[in-house]
Amino acid sequence: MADGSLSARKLVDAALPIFGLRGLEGASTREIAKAAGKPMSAITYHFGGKEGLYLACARHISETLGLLIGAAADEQAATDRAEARGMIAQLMGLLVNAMLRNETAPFVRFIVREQQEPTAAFDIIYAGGLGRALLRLCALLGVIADGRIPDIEVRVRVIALMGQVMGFRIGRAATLRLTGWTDLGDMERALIDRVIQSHLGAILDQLEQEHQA
Amino acid sequence: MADGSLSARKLVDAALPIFGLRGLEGASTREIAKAAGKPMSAITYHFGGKEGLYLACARHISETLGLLIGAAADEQAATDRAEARGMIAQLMGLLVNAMLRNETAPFVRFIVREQQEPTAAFDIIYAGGLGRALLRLCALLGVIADGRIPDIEVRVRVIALMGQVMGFRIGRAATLRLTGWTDLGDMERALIDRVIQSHLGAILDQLEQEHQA
DNA sequence: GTCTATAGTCGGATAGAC
DNA sequence: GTCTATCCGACTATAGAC
Repeated sequence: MADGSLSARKLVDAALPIFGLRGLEGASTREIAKAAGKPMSAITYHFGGKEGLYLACARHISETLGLLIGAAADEQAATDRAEARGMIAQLMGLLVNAMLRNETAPFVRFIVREQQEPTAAFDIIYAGGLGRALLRLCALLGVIADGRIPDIEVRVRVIALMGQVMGFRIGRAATLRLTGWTDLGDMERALIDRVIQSHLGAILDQLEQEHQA
Repeated sequence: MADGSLSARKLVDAALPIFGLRGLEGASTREIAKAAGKPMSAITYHFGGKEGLYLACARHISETLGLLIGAAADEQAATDRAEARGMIAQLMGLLVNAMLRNETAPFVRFIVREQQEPTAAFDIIYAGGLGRALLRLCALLGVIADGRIPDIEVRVRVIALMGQVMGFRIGRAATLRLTGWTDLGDMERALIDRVIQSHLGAILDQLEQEHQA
C-alpha cells in the first residue's frame, strides 16, 4: 500500500473483496470506505484515488501469495524423478489448501477477474507468487518428462493441473449444487485433495511409462 | 428474451459480453444500448429494465448451451466401460472446443461471474445445459468406477475434469503469459485437447486398474 | 414500436475545517 | 492526518412525442 498506516491497511482489507466481486469500475469508493469505517476522502489521501487503491490491493495479493508459496517455489531443483514427484505433490497440496479456503476466496476472485481484462494489476500479481509457482511446476514436470515431451506441452499440462484445483473455487456454485455440499470446509477440501493427488499420480505415472517405452 | 423482436435480440447480443465483464451492477444500460445501436429506453420497453435484460441473457446462454451439448448429454446410458470411455472422451472434446473458442468467451465469463454471487440467472443456466452435462459425465464415470468409489467422489472427479478445461479460459492471461501464445486459436486448442485427452486417459486407466485390483 | 427529453439518484474527486 | 460539505458527471427509469 501507499503507506503503512492503519487507515491504509483497513482500506485495502475492505477493498479487496469488493474489488474481487465488482471489479475496479463496478466497486464504489463509498461502499469500500463504509466497509472500512473510514471517510471516502481517506482513499484519495492514502492512494490518490480508486485506481491507486486497486493497485495497492494487487500488491497486497502479490506479497501474500509470495509468502504463501514462495518457500515451496524457491526450493532447489529436483535431481531425479522421484524427488520431482514428491515436490509436485507437495506444491499441489499446498495450492489446494491455499486456494480453496474461504479466507483466500477474495484473492482468487480478484485474480480471476483481472485475467478477463488484464491491467497493470495483473503484472504485479504475476510477478509475485503466481508466475513463480507456475514456473516451478513446469520445471518439476520437465524433470519427470525428461525431454520426452516438448516444453510447450509441459506448460499446457501445468495449466491443466492448476485448472483442476481452481475449478472448485471458480465453479463454486456448480460444485455445491452437484455435490450437495453447503460449503467448502475441511472435510470437503480433504476429499478434493485426495482426488487431485490421485489424478496427479495417474498423470505422472503415464508420463513416466511413456518415458520408459 | 421477453419477445422475439430484432431489437430485443440485438440488445441481448450486445448485453451478454458487457454483463460478463462488468456484472449486473457494473454494466451500464447506456453502454449496452449504445453497443446495440438502440436507445436506452428500448431496454425498459422490451425487458422491463436492466435486471430483465440480465435474465434474458441467462436464458439465451441456457438455450445455446442446451443445443450445444444437449445432443451429447442426452444419449443412451453406456452399457460397458469401453463405451463409457468413448463417450466421456467425446464429451470432453466437445467441451474443449465449445468452451475455449473466442466466440463463447462471453458465455463463460457470464457463467463464471454468476457463480461468485449466484442469482436467479444461475438457476436458469444450470437447469439448461450445464447441469445436464455435469450429470452426464457423472453417470459415465460411474459406469467406469462401477461402484468401486463412492458417488460423491465420482462427482468431485467430474468437477476436477471440468476444471482442467475451464482453467484455460478462466486463467487466460496467465495461460498466454506462461505459453507465450497471443491467442487461443485452432492450433493452441488442438494441443490443449491432446493434453486433456491424455490426462483423461491416464485418470481412467488408473480407475479401471483399481477396479481390477 | 421507437425515439428524445428529463427527473431523481448515486458516482468519484476535492476544498477546506479541525 | 482525518473528517464534512459540496461539485459535477454518469447512472437508471420514465414520461410523452411521433
